[in-house]
Amino acid sequence: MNEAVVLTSERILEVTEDVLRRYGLAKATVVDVARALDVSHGSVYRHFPSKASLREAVARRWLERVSAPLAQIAAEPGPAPAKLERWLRELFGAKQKRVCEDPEMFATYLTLAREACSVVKAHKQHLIAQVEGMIAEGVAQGTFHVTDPKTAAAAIFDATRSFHHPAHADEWGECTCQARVDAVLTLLLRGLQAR
Amino acid sequence: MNEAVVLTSERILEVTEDVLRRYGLAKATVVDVARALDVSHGSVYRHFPSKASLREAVARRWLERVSAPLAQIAAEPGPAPAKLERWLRELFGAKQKRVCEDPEMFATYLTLAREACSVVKAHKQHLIAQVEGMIAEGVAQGTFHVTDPKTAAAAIFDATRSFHHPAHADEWGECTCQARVDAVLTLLLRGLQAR
DNA sequence: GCGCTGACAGATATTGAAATCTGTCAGCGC
DNA sequence: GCGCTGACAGATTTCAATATCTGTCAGCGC
Repeated sequence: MNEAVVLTSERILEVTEDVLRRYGLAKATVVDVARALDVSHGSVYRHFPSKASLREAVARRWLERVSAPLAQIAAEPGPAPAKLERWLRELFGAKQKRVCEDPEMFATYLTLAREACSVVKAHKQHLIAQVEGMIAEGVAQGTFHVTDPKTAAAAIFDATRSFHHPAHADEWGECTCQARVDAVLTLLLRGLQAR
Repeated sequence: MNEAVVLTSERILEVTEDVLRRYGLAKATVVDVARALDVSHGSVYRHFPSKASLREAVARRWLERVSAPLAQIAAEPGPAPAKLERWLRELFGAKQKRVCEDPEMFATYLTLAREACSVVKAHKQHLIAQVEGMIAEGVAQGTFHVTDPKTAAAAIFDATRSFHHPAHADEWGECTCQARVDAVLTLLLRGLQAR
């Protein structure tokens, strides 16, 4: 069935995600992945030096799928406050959609992310840099008044953790959550715009 | 050794904390607590209906030790912005001190708190009510401009989670943490004071 | 009477032997 | 030559027997 298809890292990653979804994080083994690919498990080790690096690559893929649409928003023209708000709401929405649609897979990715903390750190830095860009734009446009866009970006990220950090995912389904997002965003945007 | 001392709930709680500190959460049993008290474990069940309720009582005690000094600050007179900032810094400081001085015991309390989530919920409500009071004072004093102090208080609590929620405790030791606290507090206080 | 004890049943945790998995590599076949 | 296989050693996980713990309660002793 797979005879005509060459074994690429990309294909291994796709199948690994399938296997993780099917067997769960605890039960999924490299042997399972190899079996699903119809190769020996030695072949998988030809593309990834260890099980940990395979898991890390899966985590990286997942985080990239989160950050791609955000980069697009950050790159758009327009007034900074509205753009920043849209960017943040897109971030919260992306996370909340994932946990809502497939909580088990979300838990799996969360554990993968915990293991691959350097990948997560880079992802966070990447996101904060995007926020910094939008804040700097706002300062240039005269709508934001902050001394240091880098510090302010980190503060925005810290102050919105309740809505994007997976440790708080169990609250995202509550009916009060939307109102809480609104309240925090109002406060933060007022803080950025205040002279 | 304990012959002259009557067996009270309070004494059981004290000894339970000792046992938790000595044996760790996973290994501490009701039998261990009874042994440390020099009574049979049946006597412990005379004061607490179950092991879970004993653990819950320990968690409650711990949370009360956190909130007591905060209530004092909230009750003091003075301008609202400075008081709110002091209150928040005291909250962060209390948590950070605990995790720094005895990380193992902090982990123990964290797990106890996870188990006794209704106790934690009440604690949170209690703290948010104090913030609400300070914000309402600020509005009365003409320094804060918010439509609903209750909503704003919840927002302040959400926006500062990075610094008081135990899920983020591993970052509290970082040298950048103080600067991050300053940045978030600046932003939030500006947001509350902005017209 | 009242509070404590200690034996008990059922639930939970521990342990060590057996099974499975990870990571390596010599050698096969295209 | 190059990529894959499959057997292997050591690490990890599973499973079932065993031990310990939780929660109850009849009865003892003050």
